[in-house]
Amino acid sequence: MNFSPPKGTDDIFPPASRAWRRALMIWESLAERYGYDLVIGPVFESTEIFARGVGESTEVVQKQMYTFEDKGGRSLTLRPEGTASVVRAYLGSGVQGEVKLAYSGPMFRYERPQAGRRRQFYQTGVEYLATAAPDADAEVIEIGYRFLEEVGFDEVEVALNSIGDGECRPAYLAVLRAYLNDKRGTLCDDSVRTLETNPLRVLDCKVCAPHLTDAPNAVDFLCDACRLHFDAVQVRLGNTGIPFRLEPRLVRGLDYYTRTAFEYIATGFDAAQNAVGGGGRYDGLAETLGGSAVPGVGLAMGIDRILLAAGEDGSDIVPLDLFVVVASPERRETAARFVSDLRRAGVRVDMAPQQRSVKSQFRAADRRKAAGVAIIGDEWDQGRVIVRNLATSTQTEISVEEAAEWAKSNR
RNA sequence: GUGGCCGUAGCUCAGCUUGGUUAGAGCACCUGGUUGUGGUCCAGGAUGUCGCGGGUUCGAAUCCCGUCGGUCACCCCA
Repeated sequence: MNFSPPKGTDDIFPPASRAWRRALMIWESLAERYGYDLVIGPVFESTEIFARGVGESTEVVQKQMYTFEDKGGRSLTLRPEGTASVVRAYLGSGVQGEVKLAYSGPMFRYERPQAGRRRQFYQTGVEYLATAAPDADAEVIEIGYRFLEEVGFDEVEVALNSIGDGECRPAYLAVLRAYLNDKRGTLCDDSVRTLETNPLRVLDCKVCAPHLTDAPNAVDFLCDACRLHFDAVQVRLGNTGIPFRLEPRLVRGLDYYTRTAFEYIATGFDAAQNAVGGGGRYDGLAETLGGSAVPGVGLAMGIDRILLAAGEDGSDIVPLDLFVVVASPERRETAARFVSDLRRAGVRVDMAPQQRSVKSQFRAADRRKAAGVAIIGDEWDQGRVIVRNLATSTQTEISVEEAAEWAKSNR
């Protein structure tokens, strides 16, 4: 038996897990302040939710899905992203009108793992549903930016684009296709293939992009409604102090996006995977899934990548207030009761799981970064314990009743 | 799916080029020095299928082949 986790997955231990907990706490607090309620859904869905929602032509659907058949013969897929799932849940819930939802959890994509790209990765996100208003786009972009700020990034760029909607995109795509066909000879093999299925993504190809500097941009073809929407998003972002850069080449990898598309780039980070979050508007998604027309905008933040880019190795161990040293085996029950009482009194306290030398118990106290030690010994019979402050190496004898207060005073 | 690099103690790694007696170091861990006192110091101690399989050889951690795993990059994306 080998004990390493499956390829592309990680066991996250302290201290790294402390960084995770911290990031998730920041996220929850932020979501609460912005008025997003938690939605908790399944981690797998009927395969067609993603096949239709995310889009048959996408890389994700074509080769990255963890699809399996359950014992009832249903085709299920481990979710490769959160949005399609949340929209499906909304459609099935009977909820009416605008809703602001937050979610977080693991996502799964079958790919070759590398730095910042895992087969199981963790995303937190929000979806602002049933509103087509540009204010919603701006708010969603803002919450992601604030999240990165609070986690500790100083170098974040918001790349922003609009890829139009059903009204104006066909015209743009026709022009783009014509342009790309002219350039066919200079395109790489992959791009020649994606030219047919999704010409937008050719612009995103790192190999071909240098040859396509004069390619037509989607923003120049926006219809009036999309233009107004995009302008309004920018005005609001400026007003709330979110710096952004217009990126006409920004194309997201999922088919459901309309109008606004954005990405957060960790610019100070030199690894290849510096896109730490992204999102956009998806006004046609609900209909694609067979529901009524429910516009929406959302984002997803990649926790793994954020912590990687932030250089977060995890915070220091949470120090104990007190470590209880048991002088002799016959006092262990007494000590255990003492510890239990202190914990109920709000003291962070622990003791060794088995009787060892006093020296070894002190060593354990030191390792646990305990502020103080209390010795349960002969003094206990007089209702007293010896307490030692490990930082100052001073010790004194106090009454048992004073112990909790003494321990807290060392924080 | 394609390519580069790497698999030796719990961890980080040396040893491999030029095969040769019991495979090493640092850190960490345990015990003792202090029979009720940590962090420092001193002394001692435990720990290895040298990733796995096969081949060459009198002899393989070392050379060859295969395989698995990890890692980084491409594609794509969070």
